[in-house]
Amino acid sequence: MTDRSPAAGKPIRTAITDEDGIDFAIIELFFFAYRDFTSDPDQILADYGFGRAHHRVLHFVNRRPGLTVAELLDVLKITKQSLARVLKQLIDTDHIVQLQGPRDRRQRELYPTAKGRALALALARPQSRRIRAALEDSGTTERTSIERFLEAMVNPELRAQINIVPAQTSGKKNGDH
Amino acid sequence: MTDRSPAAGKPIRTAITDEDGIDFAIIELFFFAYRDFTSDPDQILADYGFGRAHHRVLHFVNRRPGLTVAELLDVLKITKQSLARVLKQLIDTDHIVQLQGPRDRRQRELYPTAKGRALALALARPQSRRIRAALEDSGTTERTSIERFLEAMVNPELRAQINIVPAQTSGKKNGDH
DNA sequence: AAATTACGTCAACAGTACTGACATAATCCC
DNA sequence: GGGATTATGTCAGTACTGTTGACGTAATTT
Repeated sequence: MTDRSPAAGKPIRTAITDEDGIDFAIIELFFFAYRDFTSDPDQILADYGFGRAHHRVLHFVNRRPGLTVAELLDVLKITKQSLARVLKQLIDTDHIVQLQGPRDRRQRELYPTAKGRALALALARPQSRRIRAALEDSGTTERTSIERFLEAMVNPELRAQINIVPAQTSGKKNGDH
Repeated sequence: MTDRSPAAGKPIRTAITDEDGIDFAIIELFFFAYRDFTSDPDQILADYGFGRAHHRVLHFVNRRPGLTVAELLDVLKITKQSLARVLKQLIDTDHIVQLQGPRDRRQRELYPTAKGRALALALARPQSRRIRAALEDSGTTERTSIERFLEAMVNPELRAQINIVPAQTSGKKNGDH
């Protein structure tokens, strides 16, 4: 293991360059930024025996109260089996409650409890703090410029999901199918 | 399961707001953006039986040829046991070679092979394309503004690692394929 | 010579994802 | 009415990536 095996290719000693127009700088920054961004809530989650999956579920249930299981799966892009464990734990710990769908009784509308709302806020707080600091530190005058860039990074087909949220409109349940 | 259990908290029907100054919009966008950003190479990796961990190792070995195992662990912030499996596979498949450290023969300097270099480029290509498109779509005139924001999102202690890379990208804006 | 360092490896386990299969209740449609 | 479909739940097995802890070896340091 110390040396190369007989048939191994020769080592390339030069660093990869941007010769091909590959934006390694931003690729790398995105990795570091996201890693640290998610590390903030990870600390808190550990105290609850939760993981990132719990955070994501909690986030979207708080953002779109009353969404159904199917809608949640569509937003998270995971399978129902994968969601099941995590959602069950959040329900068992009284962070989320399910209500039978009013129109379609097969559906389960998901709502946060006060406890779930509080945790979602606690998890988002350090992330928001980091974002605010980053905007200041980077001298970003227009917050929306970052927003626009991030949104443009999302697959076009999925951008619709993002805009579902009633930005400032609190108290009003919105377009559920 | 249909209804709330007896002691469950009451459902909150209002969407979480930005009232507390929490920047949910960017938090959410960051999640979607990173998810789609990583989904690009995931397709290619699947063909090799590799995962994201392989990609990250490959990326940094190409970016910093000759880095030691310890340095790689420090950049990735994972344990050596976690790195071992992934690194071994990349070495066995002749994407990476190890050379004994010249000064300290205990060390293993990691280098990409031509094969490893090619794969790293192939993985980065769609990501770079996405970034370039996002910069254009969002009307970002100054590429560096995004760079600065992302860098500011990284923990201060870790920013040093980012700037290790010799060749800088400053002048290059696009010209991608 | 002893201690430390760099790396490798074995074992066990956790969290999150996947596929496939099957069950139940509710709704839809002929 | 009755069959098909839909929404959800659940069981079983598997993969990938991460963890901790322990131990071994070679090389370097003290």
